[in-house]
Amino acid sequence: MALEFRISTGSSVPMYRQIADQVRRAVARGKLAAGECLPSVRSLAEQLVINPNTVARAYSELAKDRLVERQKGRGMFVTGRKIQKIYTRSERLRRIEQPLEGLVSEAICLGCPASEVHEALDRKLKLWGVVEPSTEGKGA
Amino acid sequence: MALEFRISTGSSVPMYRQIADQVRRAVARGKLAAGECLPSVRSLAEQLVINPNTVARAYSELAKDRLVERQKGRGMFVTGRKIQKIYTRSERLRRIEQPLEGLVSEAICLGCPASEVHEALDRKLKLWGVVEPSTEGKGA
Amino acid sequence: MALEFRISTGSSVPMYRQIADQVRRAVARGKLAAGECLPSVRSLAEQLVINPNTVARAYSELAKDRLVERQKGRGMFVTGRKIQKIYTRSERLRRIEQPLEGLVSEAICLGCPASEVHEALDRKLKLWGVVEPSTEGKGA
Amino acid sequence: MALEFRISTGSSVPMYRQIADQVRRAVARGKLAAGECLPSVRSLAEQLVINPNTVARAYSELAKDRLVERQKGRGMFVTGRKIQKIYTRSERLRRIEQPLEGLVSEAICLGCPASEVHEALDRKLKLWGVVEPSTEGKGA
DNA sequence: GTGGTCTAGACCACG
DNA sequence: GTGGTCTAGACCACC
Repeated sequence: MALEFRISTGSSVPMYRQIADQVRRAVARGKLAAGECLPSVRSLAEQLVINPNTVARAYSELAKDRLVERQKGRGMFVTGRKIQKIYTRSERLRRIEQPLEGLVSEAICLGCPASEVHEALDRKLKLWGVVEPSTEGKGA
Repeated sequence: MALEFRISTGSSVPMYRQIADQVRRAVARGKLAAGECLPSVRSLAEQLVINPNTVARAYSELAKDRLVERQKGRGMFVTGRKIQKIYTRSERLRRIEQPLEGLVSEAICLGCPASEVHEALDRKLKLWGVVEPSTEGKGA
Repeated sequence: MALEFRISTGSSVPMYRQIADQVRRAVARGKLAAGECLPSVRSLAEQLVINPNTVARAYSELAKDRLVERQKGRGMFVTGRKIQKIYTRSERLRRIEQPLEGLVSEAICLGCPASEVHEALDRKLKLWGVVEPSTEGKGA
Repeated sequence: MALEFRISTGSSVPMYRQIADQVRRAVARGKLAAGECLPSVRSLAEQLVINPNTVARAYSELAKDRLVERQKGRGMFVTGRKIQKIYTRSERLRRIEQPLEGLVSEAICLGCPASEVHEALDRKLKLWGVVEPSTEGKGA
């Protein structure tokens, strides 16, 4: 089965980007193979109870990145392109730095104990199905 | 020497928030002690070459969070309270939600294993001197 | 009929706060139910013949207090939460401090006996449907 | 002994007004009789650790109201004027209405239980030395 | 001198 | 269409 989309309307990251990101991740992790197709704009919009324009915008972004190709009258299909290069550990850490800082900064300001932040992080990671070390980070 | 403010006008995070965050961090790290005062709205605006209103907005946010107190006609002063116990736990969790989501989203895109994120978080928290760095949250 | 906003430009309480307070009361009294939306920033500004920024500021305050949620591109919607358990008890007390002082100051000037103030407070609280009107606080 | 002044620098009501109000109350309640003198600007400023200008301003306000008279080189003296007229109960209630509404509005927004507000009110009244019914409200 | 409020008008991202 | 951000410049109260 294709994908399980999850969007949070309250988030600061726009919905169209949440959708696009989820497709990117799925592709990067091999959950969505080359040649597979995305759900139609209309059906996904219906499923997520959002405006079809929003889904369309997400798809456009993916198409612009050549991650997906529009086949007239048939839908959007995952291209073979491997867009997600593999990062070294130090590179990953470097890239995580900024959002991490943002999180910690907020946590400090709120007076969160460290355990609270870790637990919240844990829940979030699990929610997204992040598993443990070795099997990960190599593009599945 | 008071503080060295830096703002990047191109960032997606608004300037008023950049300013506020820098103060928050300075306080958290003890660079700005209780009783010290912030630069005046006008002077900081001049220094950063931005509109005084923008600085004022940043300061209002800090005052709202009780991190700083306005003394009429004298300026804004850092309050004594170390860590504000202003919000309930559930509210704190609600408020970390967004930056957390940003972090996790990035981490997933990069293929970080859960432990890596937790460790990075831990280092950061310790760096900022957050209570209870402990051994928690590593078991994803 | 949505709401009837009234603001007095001459008052010492700023307009943005007058607006925010009216929404708060409307919500508290159930005149504005969960899920309902506020008038748009621009339309309310037009209706009140004030600057949209002023309305926006009022709305931001409400959003900050989680009384209302912004749905991008759609407007501000009243959240479900009845009474926000956002603040800790000590923070709540700190926040009533100022209006309390104003009330007591006035009461003293007028020579109100303590019981009179308590009774008036009680009536008001009951009027707004605040929990636990009970028999409390009368023994000055 | 003259008076015990209490000012809170964090309050929204300006310090000069807090001082003036306290004199007004003292006169109204007979704690300060005609002919008695106020502490000197300098000494009161010192005692309260505030700017002498602030005390001077408070005194000016009182002088403007003819509650007190400046005697060159000697100080400020309470005049015989009875400035505090006696209010009927309904009049008192009417005048208390607005600040009361402000308090309740804030309390509601914060989710304070009624008891919390009553208790806070009680503490405040006691702090100001408000005693019970009958002996009050008649200008002592 | 300080910060607070408001206005006018502009630009941007999102849906 | 929605709200968010920023700028420019004004006025006010307070110290």
